[in-house]
Amino acid sequence: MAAGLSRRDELLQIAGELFAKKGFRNTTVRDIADAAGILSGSLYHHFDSKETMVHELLDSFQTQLFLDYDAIESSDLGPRAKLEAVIRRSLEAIDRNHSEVAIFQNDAGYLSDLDGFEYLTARNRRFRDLWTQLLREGIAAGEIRSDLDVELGYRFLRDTVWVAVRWYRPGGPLSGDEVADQYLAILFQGIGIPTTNKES
Amino acid sequence: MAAGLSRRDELLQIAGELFAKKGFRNTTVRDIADAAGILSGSLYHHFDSKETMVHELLDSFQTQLFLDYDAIESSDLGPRAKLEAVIRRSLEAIDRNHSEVAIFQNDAGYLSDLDGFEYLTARNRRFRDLWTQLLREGIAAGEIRSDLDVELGYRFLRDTVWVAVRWYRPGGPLSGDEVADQYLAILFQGIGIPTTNKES
DNA sequence: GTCTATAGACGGATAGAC
DNA sequence: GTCTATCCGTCTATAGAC
Repeated sequence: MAAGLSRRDELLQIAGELFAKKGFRNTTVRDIADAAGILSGSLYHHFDSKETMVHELLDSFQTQLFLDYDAIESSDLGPRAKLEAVIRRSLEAIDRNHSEVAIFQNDAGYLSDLDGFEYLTARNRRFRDLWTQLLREGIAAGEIRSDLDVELGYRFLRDTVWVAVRWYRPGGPLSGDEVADQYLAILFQGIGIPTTNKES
Repeated sequence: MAAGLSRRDELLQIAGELFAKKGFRNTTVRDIADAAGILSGSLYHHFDSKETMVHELLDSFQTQLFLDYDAIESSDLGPRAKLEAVIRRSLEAIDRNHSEVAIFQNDAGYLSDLDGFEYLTARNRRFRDLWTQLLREGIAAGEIRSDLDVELGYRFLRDTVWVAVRWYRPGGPLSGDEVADQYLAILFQGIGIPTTNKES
């Protein structure tokens, strides 16, 4: 399909799409093999197990994502601008790594209980710390409404951003940037202190 | 556990909690039987199949929910008040029917492909029509920002409301009403035309 | 209403030929 | 790198005793 992909990467991508669409448990190794045009036993020449496949998908995706989060966090932007950047990068992930985000959204609960997937829980905590910290800084800086419950606001933000993976389709009518603009408009005119009162 | 429940209803409740927690596919009939203190074969004295169990849970819940939606729709409230009432009723469902909402959120994609579950898709459409209609009426009445993209706003609303089932726990620190107040504050101060400019 | 016992299908994974 | 062939565990569901 895409050029320059090793057979292994190609199989990973096929598996990722199936995991994302049908769920990890509900995707059989025979499904993956069928989609790749080979037999199920042949998959084990490339991967140790079905779990290895989903691990590689999630880990490489998350590693890159958190590198970018870290860069934003340590930048010299203000709290609200950082929050906006983090949200934009997250929505971008839905565009660029649709399968991985969908798998994480749908199956993280199941996967994080498995041996070898403890990092999912750890990264979840780090994610939470980053976002709540930015909210608190934004409130302290007067850029975010002081009556916002940080815990609830965090969950609201997190969920509204990531749940978009359920309907957003890369290459669909809306570009990732358009969605980000609209989302941020809805979100910040909700939680940001209004600066202008644009009325039709 | 609860009083006045028939054995059948008791088993349904146990199954619902497991489906909600672990997912439908990932919950075995043995899991359900274990939790109920009986053997798996005995379940089939009460139910035809595992699918029957999840069907009964979802159908009876949704029937009641849509009766209430219909009552709100045909009331004499204004569009924004109707939207607010529909959102409150939905958040209330997360409180009162936590298992059913969680099952629907997590497994509707899989279940709606099964024979006998076509009504899930039909109700989804009805739900969408109701919410987008209220948004459009709200815009026409000047109660909701006219630059809101109705389709995107609908998905935003829908997802932010229902996804709360992932973290909200009945009997937890926040009451359903408190969550609803905060959600509506965040939401409407985002998508509603600001009436006052309360600044700290 | 529950248990014993088991049928029958499907799941992940393996060994070795090609 | 893929195929053939197959093991073995788990799953839903059934039949009939108690």
